[in-house]
Order: sequence, then C-alpha cells, then structure tokens
Amino acid sequence: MGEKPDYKATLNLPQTDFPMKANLPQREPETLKNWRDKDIYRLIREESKGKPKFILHDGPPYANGNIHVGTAMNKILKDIIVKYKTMAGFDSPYVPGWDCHGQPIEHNVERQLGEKAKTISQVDFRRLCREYALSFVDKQREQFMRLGVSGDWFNPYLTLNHEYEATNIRIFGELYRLGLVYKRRKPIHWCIQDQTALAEAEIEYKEHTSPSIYVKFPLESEFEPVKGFSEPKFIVIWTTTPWTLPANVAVAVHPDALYIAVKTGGEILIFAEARLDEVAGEIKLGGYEIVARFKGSEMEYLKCRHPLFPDKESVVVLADYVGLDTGTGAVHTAPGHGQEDYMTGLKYDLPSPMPVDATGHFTKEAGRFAGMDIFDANKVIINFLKDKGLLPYASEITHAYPCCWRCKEPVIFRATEQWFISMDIHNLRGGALDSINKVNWIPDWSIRRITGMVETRPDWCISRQRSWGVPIPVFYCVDCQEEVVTDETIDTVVRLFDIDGADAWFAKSAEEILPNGFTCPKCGGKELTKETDIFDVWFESGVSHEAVLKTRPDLKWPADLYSEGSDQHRGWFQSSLMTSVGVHDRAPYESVLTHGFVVDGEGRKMSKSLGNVVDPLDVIAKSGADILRLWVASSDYTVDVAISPDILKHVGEAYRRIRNTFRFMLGNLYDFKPGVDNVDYDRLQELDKWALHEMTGLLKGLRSGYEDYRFHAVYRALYDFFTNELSALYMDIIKDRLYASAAGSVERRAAQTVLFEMLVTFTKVLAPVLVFTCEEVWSYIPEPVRDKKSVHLAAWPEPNERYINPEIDGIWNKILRVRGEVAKALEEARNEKMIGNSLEARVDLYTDDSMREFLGRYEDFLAQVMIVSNVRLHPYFEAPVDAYRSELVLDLAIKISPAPGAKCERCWRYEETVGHIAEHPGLCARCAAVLVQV
RNA sequence: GGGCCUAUAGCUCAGUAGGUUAGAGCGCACCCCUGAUAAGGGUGAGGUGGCUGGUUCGACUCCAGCUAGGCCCA
Repeated sequence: MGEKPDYKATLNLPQTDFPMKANLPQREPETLKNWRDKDIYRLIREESKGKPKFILHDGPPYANGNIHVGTAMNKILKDIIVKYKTMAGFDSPYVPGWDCHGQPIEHNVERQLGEKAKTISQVDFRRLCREYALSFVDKQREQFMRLGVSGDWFNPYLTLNHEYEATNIRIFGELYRLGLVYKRRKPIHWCIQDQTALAEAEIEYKEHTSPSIYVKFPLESEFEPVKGFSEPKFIVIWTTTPWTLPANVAVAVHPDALYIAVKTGGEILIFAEARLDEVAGEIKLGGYEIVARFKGSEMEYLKCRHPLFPDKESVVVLADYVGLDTGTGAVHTAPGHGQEDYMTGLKYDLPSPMPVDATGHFTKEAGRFAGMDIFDANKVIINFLKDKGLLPYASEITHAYPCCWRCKEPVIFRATEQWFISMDIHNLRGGALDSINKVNWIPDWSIRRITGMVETRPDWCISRQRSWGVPIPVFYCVDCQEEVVTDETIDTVVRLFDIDGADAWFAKSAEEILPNGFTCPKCGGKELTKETDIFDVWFESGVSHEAVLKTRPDLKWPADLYSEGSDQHRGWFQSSLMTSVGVHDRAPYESVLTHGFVVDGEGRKMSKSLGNVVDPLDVIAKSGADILRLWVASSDYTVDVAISPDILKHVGEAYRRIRNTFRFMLGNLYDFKPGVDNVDYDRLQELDKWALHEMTGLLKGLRSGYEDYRFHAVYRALYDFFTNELSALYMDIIKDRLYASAAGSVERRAAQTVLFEMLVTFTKVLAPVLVFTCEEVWSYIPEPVRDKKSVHLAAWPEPNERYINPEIDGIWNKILRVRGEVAKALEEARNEKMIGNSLEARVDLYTDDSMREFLGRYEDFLAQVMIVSNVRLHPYFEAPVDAYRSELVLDLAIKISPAPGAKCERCWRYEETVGHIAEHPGLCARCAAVLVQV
C-alpha cells in the first residue's frame, strides 16, 4: 500500500496575505505616508467637485501642549462625519484651525524668558509668542494627522494669520457701528507690584494675615421697626479689607436672614440674629436688649452715612451671597473691588468709584487718604474709624488670599475700563434666542442649555490687558479724551492688519497708523493715542465663521455643522452666535452636534493626581489609531464617554473580530474574478439570498445611523452582524461549499459572489471609522472593482433592492431557529462524549406535520445548514423519550446519534457512500465526483 | 449654591406611549474543533435596573427627594 492520498491539497482552502495580526502601530504610518504621497485629500476634493457642499466648521483647539484624548475624540468624530458625508455624495472639505493667541501662551513664554521678560520689547515678545504657537500647531497637526483625520492640514486657519486678525477688526467695527460696543469699569485681578492684570490661572492662593474689623455704618433713613427709639442707630458690617472702604457705596444683607436691632450703651446696633452670640462677645456688649427683629429684605434701600466721608451715603442692598457663618451678616460693598460687589452694583445700578491707581496708591478721589499706599492705609483707616467711634471690633485673621504667580505678592481687585458687547442695548440677546430656535441642536437637550445660558448671561467683556492678541482698534483724542472709532479708522486698521498683521499696532504710533492729517472728529485734535487692550480670545475664535467660511471659496457660510464638547455652549457656540447674530442676524451654523467629556472607567474626570489619564499618543503607539477610532465609534458620545485600559482591551478584541471577518472573506476570494465568476442572483442558493437580504437590511440601518450621527449604533449593528449572521452562521455554513466543492462550481461561486459583495460593501461602510484598516483591506480587493485608488474615494454602497426578499428571509429565519435548537441538542451529545465535531452527528427531528412538511422541502440543505452529516424528519409522536425537547419551538424534539457511514477523508462528513468508490475508497461520492472534474 | 446632563449584567450598548420570567454582543466558565488557527464553533452562569419615597391594579419606564459623577456658572 502506498501513502494515503493528500486530499487536503485538493481543497480550496483560504489563501491571503492579509495578515491576521494588524500591527497597526507600524502599518498605520506607512498608510499615512502613502496618502500623503498620493495627496489623497486633494484627490478626494477633485472627486467631489461639483457635488453639494457639506461644511463642518472646525472649532480651533488652543495651540499649546499635546493633544489629549478629548481633542482626539473630537477630531475623530469630525473625521467620521466628514468621511461619511463625502461618501454619501457631498463635497465636504475640512479645514482645521488653531486658536493661537491668549494668556496661556503668553504666560508660558514669559516663564521661559524668566527675568528677561521684563526688559524685552512688546514686538519681540509677540514674535516669541508667535513662534511658540506655531511650534504647537506643527506638533498638534502631526498628532491629529496620525489619528487618520483627513483635512487641509497644510493650509489651516490660524487666528494669528493677518487676514484673520483683520477680520476681528472688521467685525468689531460693525458691532461698534451698530452701537453694541461700550466701555465700563469692571474689577479684575491686579498685581500692584508688576502693575498688570492677571488671569485666574495666574493667581496662587497663599496664607495671608489681614485685619478683621467691624464698622458701624450710621443709619440715616427712618426704619419702621426701630422708629420709636431716639438713640443713634448703626448697621454693623464686617470686612477684612479696610482699604476698600473709601470705595464703599453699599451695605449688603441677606434677603432671607433675620436681623436684629440691639439696644446697648445708648445706641442701637443692627446685625444678623444668627451672629448674636459671636458679635456680642467680640464687641463686648455688656447689657443689651433686642428691641426689634426683621428680615434682611425689609432693609433694602435704607440709607447709611459713609463712615469715612460724612458727605457720602451708602445704601442697603440685598445679596444672596452674604454669609452667616462669620462676621455680622452685613458686608460692605465696593463694586470696584470685588466680583460679587460688582454684580450687585450692576443689579442696583450703583456707581463704582475707583480711588486706587495702578501702583496701589489712593487717588485724590480717596480724599484725606490720597497718596497713601493702600496696605499702609489699612492702619490709618482703622485709627480714623476708632477716633470717630465707628470701630466696635478690630482683630486679625489668617486666610487664603490671592497672590501673583510671578512676584508672589498679594493682588487686589481693581476696577478698570473694559470693553463690552451689550446683550440688551439693541436686543442682541433676543436676536440670539430667536436664532437659536432656528438651529438644529443635537442632542435635543442641547438647546435648553444654550438657551438658558444666553437668557442669563451678562454683557460680554471682550477686552484683556495683554500683549499677545489682536488689539482693540480704538484711538483716543489727547485733547478731548474722546474715543475715536470711525469707518475710516476701522478701514485703515483692517487694511494695515491684512498686510502687516496685528504686530503693526504695536510697532507703529497712532500717527503712523492713521491717514495723514487725521484729526479727532469731535474736537479736531491732531494728537491721538492707541488703545492698549487686546481682544478676548473668545472674540477671536467667535469670528472664525467670518474669517474662514466667508473667505475660502471652497467653504460656505453658514456652516452645516459645528461639533464640539458641551463646554462650548458657553464658549465657541455662543461667541460665534453673538458675532454672527450681531452682524448677520442669524446663527453661523445650521446644526450643532455636542459631545460629552472623556472620563475614566469610573466616570471620573481625568487628572494627574488620580492617575487615570489616558494619553491618545500612548494608545496609538501601543494599539493603533484605528483602535482609538473604534473606541470613539463604539461610544455614545452624547453623554460622557469612558475610557480605561480595560475598555480599550475590549475594543481591541472587537477589532480583531472585525479584522478576521475581513480576512476570511479575502482568503476565500483568492481565486474569484469579479465580473467573471459572479453567479446571477437567480442561481444563488436560498441561504445566499438570505444573507444578501440581511445585509441589505443592515445597510439601510447603517445609513440612517450615520445620518443621525449615531455611530455607536452603526458599530453595534455591524459588529453584531459580523458575529451572528456571518461568523456563526453564514460563513460557518458555507465553508463546506467553499472548501470542498469544485473550485468553479456554481455553489462555490455563489458563496463567493455573496462574500465578495459583502467584502466590498463592508469595507466601504466601515471606512469612515477604521480608516487605516479599511484602506488595507481595500488594497487586497481585486481589480477592477477597486477602481478607486483609495477606499476613501469610494461612494457609499447603495442598497440593491433586488436583494430584498422577505419570503426567503422568513423561511430561513425559521430554519435557523430550528438550527439553534439542534445546537443545544448537539451540545448535550457532546457533553456525553457521543460526538466532538458536529459532523460526527446524525440528527433526527421530530416535529408536527406542518413543520415537517416545511422542513421537508429543504431536506437536502438541512445537514449542510446544521453542519452535521445527516438529518432525518419524523412525526413528533415518534420522538424517543431521551430526545431533546425544544423549549423555544413548539412540538420539536431532537435526537442526536452518531452519523452512519464513514468519515470522508476529504470533507470530513460522515457518508454512507464512503468506501463505495473504487478509485477513492476514502472519499464520499460528492468528493470523488469533485476530483473527477479536476 | 444654581443651570444642563448621566446612572440597566465585569465592559459597550438595546429596550419600555407603564403590563407576562429586563435583552444583545463582548468578557467569563465549561465544551468542541484544529482545513479562518496567537483563529473558528457551541452551551452556560452573570442584573435588589444608583438609593428612598410617592402616583398606579401594576414602574426599569411617570413624579419628588437623595446619593454618585460630568460640563458650565456662582
């Protein structure tokens, strides 16, 4: 006897070079290089020429630091949308942008400079800031590109571009002309050492000892509850900053708290009842008598005499923030010296005197204290009050006090002139609210959030006392002090910035900037000075729709979509809305899609101290960008999105399933020539038709999933289909046909036809998400179907209505339900060691008549579908007692027994024909016949 | 403290105009296969639906409060 024939070689086993192991960290950069070499973005633009536009306008990230997982998610979402829309037949150019000005960059550059920061010129400083910003634009660009995000990366919009800077001026001019811009004092953090405004991020809180005093404010008004008493009456306030008393205009009390009038030592003192014990102790009240009790709200609008300036008065106002844990329950209010006081001042329309200059000395507005250093003045003021008998208590406290990040000295709140855009003078608020209602907000609660914010927001402060930004283009007449903003000055500055950028403002004098012979329109004064404030960066990014959408011919205004994190309801969504409604009376976007924040596996925000930060660059380096992208696609981003090593592991496993499904398709199509070997729909087996029906239904669902930006629904539907319909069912079942049937047989080509259809369809459908992997798969798809150089140039696969076949779907779903029951019976047999491989089994089905009649029509296919060797049908009543009884299908019993016959050495099925064919004693009749054909 | 939002198995997600034993996939356990093989198949075990009240014949689903968490304000 010779050796057994090697029948394995006669099978059509899968062949492909498409690797099972993705190796994305190595492979993705190669794909990126390939795209760059081919200039794929340009090819997409050419392919899309003439199609309707879909413009997703990118919100500019800040050009500082590396990207983090939140920005990565944002960019990936945008890329999925743009790639889908492109496939769906839109011309959807994506122009990324960066926010390049602002305090954090300035701050970092200052830090790098150290001591030199104080001597460098403003123009040189700005040059360093520019270099700093551009270096991070480069860095982030590489990082974003590495995510597989397609866009006009080497022609982005930067807020430091000259034309962009000029746009700020133009929009400011428009708003100014419309009367929306005004100037008003507002308190800001001010360092008197460095004589500079400070941002919140530049404040450090340190322990600091301050005076803690009570001051008696003489009550001037008649007050009903204490009317009957002739004694002098005082409201007792508490403060830790005596030096702010010269700026006092009011006394704030809590509207709901109870206050008492206490008669003691020939006078009446008013303070909060809740503070009675402490106050009585501190001011050493001997005997006292409570003569009245009333709510704080009853005191509103009472007038007191100013304790330092008898000719001034101080009014009682109500404020929720007045605390009852310390002090007297009444606080002195100076709108120029505190954020809360400022808000109260706005509410009550109080003046906000500012008797402190930039160096921390009192001005002549402070009367007898003029010229004093404010901190030195504390003692003077305290003594003055003591002399006047208005100081019932004085002590010291140590508390956290804001200090300058640089000089470490205590900072003060000091009201300075700021520029505002008014929400109400010309009803910008109302216009914004109307516009909001015309925008499609996704998800729907998003409109509630933006509406609530716009309804209650204060006027927009657009000025900053900084160097790194775009100057507010205002001149001042030296003679009459008037601010000068005319069409002519605006046009002049716009033209100047267009050419030379905003640096020109700092390099040139007002005279050099303004046209020859320009004079003050009011008084004819010839000498003018420049405003030194710059714009808030929110104003800058808020005009991006003007600076980008309206200037680039490939884009359009308004945008179809803005898509940012939910924090942008207060940020960019709103700043863009305001500039747009102000100038054009409509929103700059048709739709706004909001996403949540990235949190850790426990739903907590990421922080270095918690040690739960996931770095997208790490994920890319270890697993690949497609894994990160699949994570994005698998998450419901309308709420907060969790990421953790565990979650990424699961995503990686899902990725492998998807990849292997593609690999199976590719491996079984190695000899399939599209356009030549395809089998007509009519000649497909019913199971093939079932698969195409299912695929077509899925495809429609995927389309609407993408349309609604519900990518996690897309992911889930696809993944479940790969797992259930394909891997566990269709692919498992057709293996016999693919491997064992003659290579060119109809049944094998039929299965390949379906696989090919699916391969092409799913590669396209997944391309917006798995941009690298689908490109890789695409490169394995044989010509000529792969007529596009890249899957990203392909069109969305339209569902083929011919594949819709509800009748076959119904029939086969019923058969597959029986198949599921057989699987359970097989498992029992397996556990009893009767069988291992299901092909070792014979299946006897005991059913009612109608089911038997139904299954009888498919008798030839049942064994194939159930991947067993033999299936026989019997009446239900004949079922043996030990048969498996189905719980899901009525009147179905299943008996498993070892398959009769012998195992075919080629196809491994158990067949009674094995041994009957002389030439091939080890083969079944089917396999022998196949070999004859070959 | 206020506004908006979230809370269903270990993970990612379904579901219900309130109505029989709350679903899927993954993961896990066990088994099979070794011709998708650092793959594939099968079976199975996992849930006081954040908590507490209320409305209702009946609530995961409606209402209130609370807790935890997120964003934005103060």
